Amino acid sequence: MDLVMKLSTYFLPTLKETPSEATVVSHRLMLRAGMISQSTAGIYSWLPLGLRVLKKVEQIVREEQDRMGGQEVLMPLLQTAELWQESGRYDGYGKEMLRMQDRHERDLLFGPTAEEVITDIFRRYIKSYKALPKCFYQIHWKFRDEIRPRFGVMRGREFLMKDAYSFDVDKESAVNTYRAMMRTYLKTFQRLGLAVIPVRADTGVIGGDLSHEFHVLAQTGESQVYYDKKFDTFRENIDQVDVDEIMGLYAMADEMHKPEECPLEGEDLREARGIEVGHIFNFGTKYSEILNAKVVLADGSSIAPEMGSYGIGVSRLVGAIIEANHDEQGIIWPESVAPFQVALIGLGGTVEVSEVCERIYKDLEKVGVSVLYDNRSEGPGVKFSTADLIGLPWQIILGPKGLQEGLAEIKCRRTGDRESIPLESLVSYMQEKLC
RNA sequence: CGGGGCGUAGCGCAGCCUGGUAGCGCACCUGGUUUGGGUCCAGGGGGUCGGAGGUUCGAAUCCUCUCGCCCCGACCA
Repeated sequence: MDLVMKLSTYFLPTLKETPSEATVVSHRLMLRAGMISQSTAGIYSWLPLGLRVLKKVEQIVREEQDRMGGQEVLMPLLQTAELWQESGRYDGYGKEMLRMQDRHERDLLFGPTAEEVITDIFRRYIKSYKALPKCFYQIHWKFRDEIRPRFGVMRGREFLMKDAYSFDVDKESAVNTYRAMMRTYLKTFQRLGLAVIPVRADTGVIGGDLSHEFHVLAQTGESQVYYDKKFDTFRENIDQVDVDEIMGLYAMADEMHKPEECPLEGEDLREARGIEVGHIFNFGTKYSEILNAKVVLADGSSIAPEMGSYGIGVSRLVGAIIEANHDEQGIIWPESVAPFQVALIGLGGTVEVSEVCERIYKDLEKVGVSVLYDNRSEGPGVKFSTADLIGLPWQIILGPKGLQEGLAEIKCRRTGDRESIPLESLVSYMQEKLC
């Protein structure tokens, strides 16, 4: 990705007024910040600024999947009906699944998930218990023809999802994989700057017996979650807490919460709003059995491997991050996903100011800091508003007055704190702030 | 899918009730002005009034049908 862009040429169609269709804050801000453009209900184009964020999120998710031993694959968008008929889900999935025919009148569908495809791959190549465990994942577009898409990219029909599928030789090994994925998820969400609670969940259409949903805590969340207050104290280093301990704590989504069965009382029980951004399942041999995927054991007998599947809504996360990180002025990106690290704002439109600004961004570029330079001939108010709206973590402001004294101002978007820094130490100061 | 709302310039809206051939703010273009919080002045371009049919001398406005978008509910990453 380019480290430096100038606003005079960058495609950033910001809006002063909120389009009337957007009611939730992340949707409003994504439209106003020129991140997305709606094509039709639940289907969006990602514009340059939004795409940068999406890719950042995607990359963090990918790195953590790789770290836990996942192997990335890319499966087809279109799947054949036969495979789904074989698994028995073709009729069961309902209208949410978009179905179509090719020119030969062969029945196809736009994949809403990929258990069938991955199991088909597995059964064609993997024959021995020695090859296990295996975990595959992809980050790919899904289409689910939701009854009612809403909230911008938080509930689109077309959405970017990380879906992973695991195969283990037995239950015990499968539960280990499940725990490893739990740890991976906690780490992933922590890197994304989100407070997340893993709640016990219903296994729904996917089936199975062990399942957690991951909810980003945000006041505007769609679902109510109930959880042990210990989660609040884990927040900072949740990835280092023992996974069994976390799984042992009480945490339930609304529909699973039974006050009479809840072991917590009063202060110990926290209630909050959450946005579901991830869901993990262990579902045993449901698909391996029905699709006849088998491995041979040491004793020559064969078994159907234990499977799990693990989803993260990558595009939904972009919305969820905004829900959890914004103020009246606009978005406040966590540094890990910010489309650029620094907004460089040149004021006054003098040659001197622009020359120094050019030098600043070149110096920052050299040390790997990404900068969006507002070199438009707009007044200061417009530039400040734009910078606050798009929410880059740091603003470097240089005006004629500061230049005379050899000072630039650095503003932290999140706290609003401002500091005047001598121009010559600007780069090292920024490097320090960003590490 | 059930209930509700809305489609008029890129965006936000007025006009519709009570028909007479479209207007305001922002954005955009030109010239000037301004430069530490969406500056000010002047001029300008842009609209098959979502679509089709009907009533009428005449329809953004009334009637019928249709398409789309949004909100509330059941489902989901």
